[in-house]
Amino acid sequence: MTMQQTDGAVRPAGRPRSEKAEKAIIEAALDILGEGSGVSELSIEAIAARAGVGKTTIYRRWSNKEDLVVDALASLKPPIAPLKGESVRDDLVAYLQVVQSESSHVRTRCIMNIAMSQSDRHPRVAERFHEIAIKPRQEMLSAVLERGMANGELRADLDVPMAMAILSGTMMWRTKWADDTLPADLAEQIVDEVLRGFRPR
Amino acid sequence: MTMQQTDGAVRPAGRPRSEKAEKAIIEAALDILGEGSGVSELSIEAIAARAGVGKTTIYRRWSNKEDLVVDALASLKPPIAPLKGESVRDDLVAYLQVVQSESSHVRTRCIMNIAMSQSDRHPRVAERFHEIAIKPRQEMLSAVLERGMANGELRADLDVPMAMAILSGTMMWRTKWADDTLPADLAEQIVDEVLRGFRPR
DNA sequence: ATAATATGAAACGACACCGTTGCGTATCGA
DNA sequence: TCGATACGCAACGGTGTCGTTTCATATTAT
Repeated sequence: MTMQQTDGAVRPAGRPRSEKAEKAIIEAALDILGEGSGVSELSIEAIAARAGVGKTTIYRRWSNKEDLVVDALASLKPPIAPLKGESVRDDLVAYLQVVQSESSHVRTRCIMNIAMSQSDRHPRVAERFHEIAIKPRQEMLSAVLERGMANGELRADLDVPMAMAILSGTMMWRTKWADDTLPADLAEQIVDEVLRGFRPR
Repeated sequence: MTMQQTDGAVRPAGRPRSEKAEKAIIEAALDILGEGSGVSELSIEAIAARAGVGKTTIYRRWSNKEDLVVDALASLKPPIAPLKGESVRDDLVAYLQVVQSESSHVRTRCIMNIAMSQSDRHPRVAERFHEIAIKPRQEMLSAVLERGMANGELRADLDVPMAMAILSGTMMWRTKWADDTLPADLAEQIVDEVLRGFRPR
């Protein structure tokens, strides 16, 4: 017994996989998806070409395209807006402002599209996306609302899931079907209108 | 001058185009789109095969796929819920119920997906869809709201576009990201919650 | 009957990807 | 140094779709 490092992963000898290549592949995949391709139009060849990588290198790591996409989405930092603090209104406005600003980034838009429109065909991708990008935000949002219910800023009998759907859905509707350009104070507008019904009576 | 039928379209002699084939083509295209294909995955070959038609017949009528898709979407009867009548609340509930029930039809879902996710890549398709499926409904909705503002059921200073975004966006959010199955009275729930903020104070 | 056009079927060459393999080179541990 | 593994690259045969063309047949007006 001359070797091993006692911890689980025994280095398998030989040249280690390039961390750089892996990053480049994922980045390239996100890049292409961000240009509007659906998952099925996303070709391994195109990813390899853009990443400056051999197809071999991709196939060695992922056995199919879905797995790659899942990992790619997983690598998206869910740049959850950092914490906030003061009034419920201000928190909601800040939250929706993040959502709105993200929706103007082409890449974010397209990835939202994928998550939304391909959930039927690629359920694993959609599921993963939901867990990474949607769920943490929903939790953040519900925390704000519940805090408001506790301290009297909001009605005590507010239906939290419904309230979340109203806030998120309204912003999504506006950003998706934007005929015109969005007003800069869209988040304020939405929150102020919606909160009318959420406040204690 | 021995012929013509004085009305604009002079029959061009020879075998006329088959109306039946045209219907079959469009139906086949919608069918495939309804199974979840995006516009770019929709192949002419597949349409021809499903329609029981030669590719020739398709290419003779449409020079490209987008034109075909545009016509296909145009053929969708916008089954605008027939008129309604009584209170604003009941009208809104009825309207949202139609939206909800449509969202459960696979075909409608997929076509919504296309309209939403491919608006960047196929602007003409999205534009046409908007005109056919979205606009008439928006007008119907805004009519209901304005009636309510006029007769005092709603606040006189209600922001109508905002109110429409809240109603439609909330329903869309719920039908899109449905973790659970949708409650049967979802439309009522949404309307009752949202109207709290829309009523005169 | 005849001319004109449409139809479905089949085949064409071209291209883009597929997933795999072989090659020479690079980078690690022993 | 040497064996092992990963790398990028290029090529393989296979498949699916493209848009076009050819063909025999069908349907219409004159």
